[in-house]
Amino acid sequence: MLRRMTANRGYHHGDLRRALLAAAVEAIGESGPAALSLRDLARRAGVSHAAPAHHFGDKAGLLTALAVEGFDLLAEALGRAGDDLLEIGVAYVRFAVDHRAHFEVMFAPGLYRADDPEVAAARARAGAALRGGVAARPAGPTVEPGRDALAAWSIVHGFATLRLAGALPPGSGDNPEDGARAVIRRLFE
Amino acid sequence: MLRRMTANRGYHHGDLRRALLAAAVEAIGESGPAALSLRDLARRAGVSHAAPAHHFGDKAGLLTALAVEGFDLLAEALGRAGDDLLEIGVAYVRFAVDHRAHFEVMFAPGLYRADDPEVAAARARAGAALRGGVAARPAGPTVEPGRDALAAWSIVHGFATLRLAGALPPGSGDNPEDGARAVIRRLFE
DNA sequence: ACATTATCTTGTCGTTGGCAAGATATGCTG
DNA sequence: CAGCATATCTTGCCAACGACAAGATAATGT
Repeated sequence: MLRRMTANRGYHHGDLRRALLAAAVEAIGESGPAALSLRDLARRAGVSHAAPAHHFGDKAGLLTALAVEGFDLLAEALGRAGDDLLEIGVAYVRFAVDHRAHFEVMFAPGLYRADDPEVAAARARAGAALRGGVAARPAGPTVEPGRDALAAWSIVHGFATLRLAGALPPGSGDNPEDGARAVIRRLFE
Repeated sequence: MLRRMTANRGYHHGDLRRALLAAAVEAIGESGPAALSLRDLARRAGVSHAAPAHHFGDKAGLLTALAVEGFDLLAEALGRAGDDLLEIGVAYVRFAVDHRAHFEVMFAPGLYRADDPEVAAARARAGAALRGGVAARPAGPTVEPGRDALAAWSIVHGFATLRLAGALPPGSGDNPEDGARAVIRRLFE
C-alpha cells in the first residue's frame, strides 16, 4: 500500500482523522474553539462536508479526541520536565502557550464529552505526572502533599489561563517562562 | 409612565436590555457560553428573533455587555471583602462560583470585544480592587508587590477555573471557600 | 472472485446569525 | 395639542452550520 500516510487525491484521503485534528488545531489557533466549524475543517482537508462525521460522530466527538490528544501531550511534556516541581510548573505554562488550541479545549468541558473514558484516562496520566513533582519535594515543616499539589496546580493553571486570556498586565507576560518561574518561586520560599 | 420596569405585554417590552442579559445568564448557566443563541434569548424574553440586535448589535455585543457587568460585579464583591488579601482571594473564588456565567464570559476574550473601552474600564476597576489587598499587606523580607499580586491573582484564578472546569479531585472541592482558604494560606506562610 | 466492510459523497432539514425594510410606540418641539 | 423625529420592536429573507439518511467508491478478507 503506497502513500498510506500522504494526502491521497482519490476517493480516500489516507489519514483523514489526523488531518482533521491538525486542521482543528490550526482553526482554533486562528479563531478560538467557539468559532470552530466542521465544514471548515472538511474544506481545509479537501473532503466533503459530511466526511468528519464518519470519524468523530459529531462536533463534540472531534473536540473529545482533541482533548484526549491534549492531555496525553501534557503528560508527556510534564514527564520530560523531570522531578523538580519548579520545572514541572514551567513546563505546564509552556505547554499552555505552545499548545494553546489543545489547552483551551481541555479545560472547556462544555465543548466536549468530559466524562468519556478515554478522556478520564488521559487526564489521569497528566495528573500523575503533575503530582510526581510534589512527591519528590524535600519534606518541610508545613508540607502537606495534597494541599501543596493543589496550590501548585492552581498557580500555574491560573497564570497560564490569565496569560492566554490576555488579562495579564503588559510588562509581566512578555516571556511566559520567566513570569511562571517568578510566580512559582513565590509559592516555595 | 406606568409599569416602566415591569414586563410590558404591548409592542414595547419595557426593559428588554436587562431582560436579555438576565436571560443570557440563565442560558449560560444551563448550557455554557458556547451554546448561547440570540434567538433563544429572544424567545425567553418573549420578543421577536431580531429584537436583541437593536440593543447589542450582534452576539459579541451582548457578551461584551455581559463582561462589563461581570467586571463591575467582581470589583464590587472584592471591595466588600475589605483589605485582607486572604478574604479578597476567597471573595474572588466565591464570585466565580456564584456568578459562573459572568466569569466564564469575562475570561473568554474570543467570545466578545475585549478591547472595548467600557470593558477596559470595568476591568481596571476590578484590578484596582484586587491590588488593594496586596498593598495593605505587612511588608516582609521577600515581599515584592507586583509579583505578589500576580501570584495571588494566579492562584485564586487557577483554583476557581479548575473548579468550574470540574477538574479538581472530588474531595477537595466540596466547599469552594474552604478549599480557596487553604490554598491561599499556602502562599503566605 | 466475490462479499463484506470502511470510507467518503451528495442531498436534505431545521436552526442560527445577520441584514433590510417596515410597523408601532415614545418623546420632543412648536 | 398637533405633528414630526426617534427609539424600539416585527416580519421576511439569506448564507452557513450541524446532523442525518442514502448512495457511491475503495480496501480488505476469504
